[in-house]
Amino acid sequence: MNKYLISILGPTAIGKTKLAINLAEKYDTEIVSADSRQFYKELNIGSAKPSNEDLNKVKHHLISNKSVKESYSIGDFEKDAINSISKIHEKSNLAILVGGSGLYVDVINYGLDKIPKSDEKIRDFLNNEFKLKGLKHIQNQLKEKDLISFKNIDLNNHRRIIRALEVTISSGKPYSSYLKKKYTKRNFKIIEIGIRDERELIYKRINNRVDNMINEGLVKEVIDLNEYKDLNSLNTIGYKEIFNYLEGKSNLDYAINEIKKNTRRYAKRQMTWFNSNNNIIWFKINYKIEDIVKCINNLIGD
RNA sequence: GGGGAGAUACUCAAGCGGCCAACGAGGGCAGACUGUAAAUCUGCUGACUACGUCUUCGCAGGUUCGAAUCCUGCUCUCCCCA
Repeated sequence: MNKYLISILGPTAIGKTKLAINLAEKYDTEIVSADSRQFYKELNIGSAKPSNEDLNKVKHHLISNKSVKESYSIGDFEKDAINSISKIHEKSNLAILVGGSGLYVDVINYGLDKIPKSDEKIRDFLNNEFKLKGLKHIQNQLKEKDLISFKNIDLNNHRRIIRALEVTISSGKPYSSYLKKKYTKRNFKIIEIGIRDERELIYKRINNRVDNMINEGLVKEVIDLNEYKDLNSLNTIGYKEIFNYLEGKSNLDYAINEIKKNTRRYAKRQMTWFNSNNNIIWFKINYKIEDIVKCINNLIGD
């Protein structure tokens, strides 16, 4: 019997959680989260996690299962998610993935090339080189060590240059040689369902949600995380702006507006990502759940 | 009523005779993305029948081969003195 993974996709605040829960209840199955912030147990209000009520209705995997203190890579996430999915598939032929982090969703659905783990020290070293000697310097290093990446990578993007260099240096083989772009064969079939809405309404919902987060105590949540503010996991919309406020760099109103603006931009990036995926079956936000169920049933030939 | 400062594209703001459809910033829009991804980065942003054309720098005139830039008048805004 075929196993399926239904992905629920779309920009932030569009109602993915709600749809996923409805479907999970209908199909009596569980949900795996593909959200690059919700797996941190310390990030609750600001990461817009499903409510406790929702979490009690349907079992969710990969939510609040990590700490912001841990280093957690997308490779680790791939393993954990595939693992959770297989567990669900032991009980049900259908599992649900819900996510707004495009890369994370794609890693599950399409796989990731096997790139050897690189040394943290090398990354630190390269970051330091970049800071001290500038972009040109690391660009030149990439040109020397991995000409293919030098030609393919956006040379203004220091993150990507450093990543390519760190893999090249620590493994001894050019980063580009690991990029096979081969899809990973999974033992389940994928169905991708997207929810869309008019831009203005998405933005309106985002603005409202940010106000709600503040009312629910986002500032307090951020204050409690102050000692971690330099960690990458806290370089997150909703947190970084409040840290600035707490440091006196802005007032609260300004910070709130920045969160709204940055979230809107984030939503746009999500849409750009998902728009380039032609496998997604799109539904308007005022969908009828029966239509989606019908669509799924058709695809799985039930 | 008298004196001064200023009006520039969505906003702020440079420019002070030709190199100006107009620096820069913000905002907006579009895009990229293989272990930091809610991250990081890129492009566009007067209109169009777009490697070219057309209409812009408060309004109306004028000077000049040529004006957002100089002159005159008008309108509005801000500040100071009455």
